[in-house]
Amino acid sequence: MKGRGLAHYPVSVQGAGLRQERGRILGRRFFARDVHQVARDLIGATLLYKGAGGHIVEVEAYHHTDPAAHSYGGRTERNAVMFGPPGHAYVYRSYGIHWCLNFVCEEEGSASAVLIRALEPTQGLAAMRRRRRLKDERLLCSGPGRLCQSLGITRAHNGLALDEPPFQVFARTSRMDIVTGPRIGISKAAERPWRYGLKGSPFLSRPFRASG
DNA sequence: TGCCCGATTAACT
DNA sequence: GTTAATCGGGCAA
Repeated sequence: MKGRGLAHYPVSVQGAGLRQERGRILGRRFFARDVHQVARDLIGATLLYKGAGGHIVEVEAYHHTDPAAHSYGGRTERNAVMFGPPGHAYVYRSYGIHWCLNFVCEEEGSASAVLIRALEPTQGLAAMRRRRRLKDERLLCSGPGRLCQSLGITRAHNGLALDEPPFQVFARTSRMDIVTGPRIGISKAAERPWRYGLKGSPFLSRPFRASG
């Protein structure tokens, strides 16, 4: 069955979530690696902003050699943070409405980043529900715009280091079952399977086709 | 300056 | 399945 959104996932999957897990703090060294490796390793990691957030279950990789990346056409005022050192937040306005959060990777000038697309909420649920005016936990952080709204992330956070307050990123503590597929909402280089997700998670922004 | 369009979402049919 | 909402970046003129 196809279905968009989350409704087709069995409710029982919720009990198989990642609650409780939280490893070491991830800093610049973690992000200063190949963007695809970082993307994979971020699945199951914990992202907190002022104590609210949860486990990362879906990301996408972007690289400056990639026509779909903001950095593809060279450095501009908007994407300047992408060209800076790894381990920093790149936040941009999407469709004139939403904010989207990226983690800068590789090395200075590489202009690669991982888009954070979905979290399994675990911390600060009440604050997130208040900001989203929503009760359904599944819809709290299931999308790049949604999670920024839940956490309260805006342009003001563009360029902030990820290993300093108000951000905290913790490593995962166990092996993850990772699936891949085409990235969402792009027209260029749409065939590249640079979207990574936690297999079977009910908190994905959209399901992955089959497995891969 | 003006115009087009997008790494989205929610509310529709 | 479709579309409106909404606005800043990037580029042409």
